[in-house]
Amino acid sequence: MGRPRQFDEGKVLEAAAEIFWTKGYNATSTRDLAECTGLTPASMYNAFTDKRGLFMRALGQYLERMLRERIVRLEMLPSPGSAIVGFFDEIVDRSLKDLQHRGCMLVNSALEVTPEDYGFQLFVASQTVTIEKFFYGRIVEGQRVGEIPADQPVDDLARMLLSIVMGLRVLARVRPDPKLLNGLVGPAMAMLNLAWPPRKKPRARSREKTGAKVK
Amino acid sequence: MGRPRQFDEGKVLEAAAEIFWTKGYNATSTRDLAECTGLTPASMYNAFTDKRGLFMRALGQYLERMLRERIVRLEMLPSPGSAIVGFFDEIVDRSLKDLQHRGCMLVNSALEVTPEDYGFQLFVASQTVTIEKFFYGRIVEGQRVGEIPADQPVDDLARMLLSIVMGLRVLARVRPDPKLLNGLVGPAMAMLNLAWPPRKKPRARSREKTGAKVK
DNA sequence: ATTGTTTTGTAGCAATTGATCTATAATATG
DNA sequence: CATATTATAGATCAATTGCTACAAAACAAT
Repeated sequence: MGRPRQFDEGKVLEAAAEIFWTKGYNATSTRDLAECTGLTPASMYNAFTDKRGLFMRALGQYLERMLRERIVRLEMLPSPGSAIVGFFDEIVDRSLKDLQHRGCMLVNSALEVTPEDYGFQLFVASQTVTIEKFFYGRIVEGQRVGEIPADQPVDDLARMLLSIVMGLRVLARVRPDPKLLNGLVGPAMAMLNLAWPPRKKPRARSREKTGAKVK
Repeated sequence: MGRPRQFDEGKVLEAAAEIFWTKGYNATSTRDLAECTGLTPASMYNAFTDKRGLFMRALGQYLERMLRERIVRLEMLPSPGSAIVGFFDEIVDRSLKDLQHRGCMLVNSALEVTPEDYGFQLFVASQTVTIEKFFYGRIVEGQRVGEIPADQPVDDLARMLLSIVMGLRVLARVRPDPKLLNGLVGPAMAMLNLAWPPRKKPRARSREKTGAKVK
């Protein structure tokens, strides 16, 4: 019953996420959103209540497609260590490939949206827990198969990796340098007895891991 | 010559930094600034050119008083390891004591201000280098006196610590939990062979380990 | 006192903001 | 077909935005 929607919700949310990601929440106007999604203000507010509602939905889809997908895919790898290494490798890779240096939409949003918005803070927090649990699970499994040493509390270890990921995303915005981003992951992987960096594309000259300082 | 200023620039910048820190750059209006600083719009624009100018000056003073002061103070400690441990300890402590969970003004700003503002990005980047250099110097010194093992590249190690600090400040905003923040630092300190946490649940004991004043 | 220079106070501009209005169009169901 | 229901389109609202014009005020130098 009623007139059917003329727009693809997935496409709309993708376009909205794109501009929110690029400009930030506050700096994105409803007219920006109307333009990039192709929606009229009426349709926008009818479908998503308000600007914040559209933002939440857009961020949700972004996380589902970017973060959740990655975790599910990596958890299927036979080697738990490869999952952890792969996670960092993909993040570094994506951070460097984004010429606009937008970092991570989740991290960006976490710091911009007002601390008074408790519901949103809770949502962001739960997403970081998702990442933390991924690390936790892979470390436990890695220790079980003898791939990862068990000389540190697993919960703290997982949280340290989480913190490194968040910090990496921040640094990716202001200092998008391959040596920096790849380098900082090294010691953490060494702690887990995992090889870093992973084998790169044959095109690029691979950098052998040495103890010598470069430059 | 000319009419003298009726306001204390330091106080004004402090008040401005406070509200920028709390609400973020975009969400802070010039009227908010006029109210909390006590300045009239005319005085504000006469003294700081525009909103961005005031923000930069306010952030600059914040960093000088918060970050720079801390680094100088900690570098005077006889033990390089204590300097590193103290740095993390103070950040965790401050993050937990801030009931508004505002995190770090530098990190917050880094992610909110538009990536097109190259000058600002450069400024933020240089500040992160300051932190990185602090870690680098303390690690080198710690290795020299045998306090810190030398099994990892120092530059990568310093950068990993930097990343952990940045991540910690992000997490402090959305998950201000003592167990989380203190815990994630543990493995990193263990890697440097440094004791963590520095103080064991100071129940009724007064903080007297150092003579430094904690504001 | 006069002049020159800078700061301060008030009012308000032009533009933009998030959001809503009314009217119309497109569907399902009876 | 008639009716109920929902979506779309375009205009526009009231409020807020960053910022400025203008004149009065407070000093130093002459």
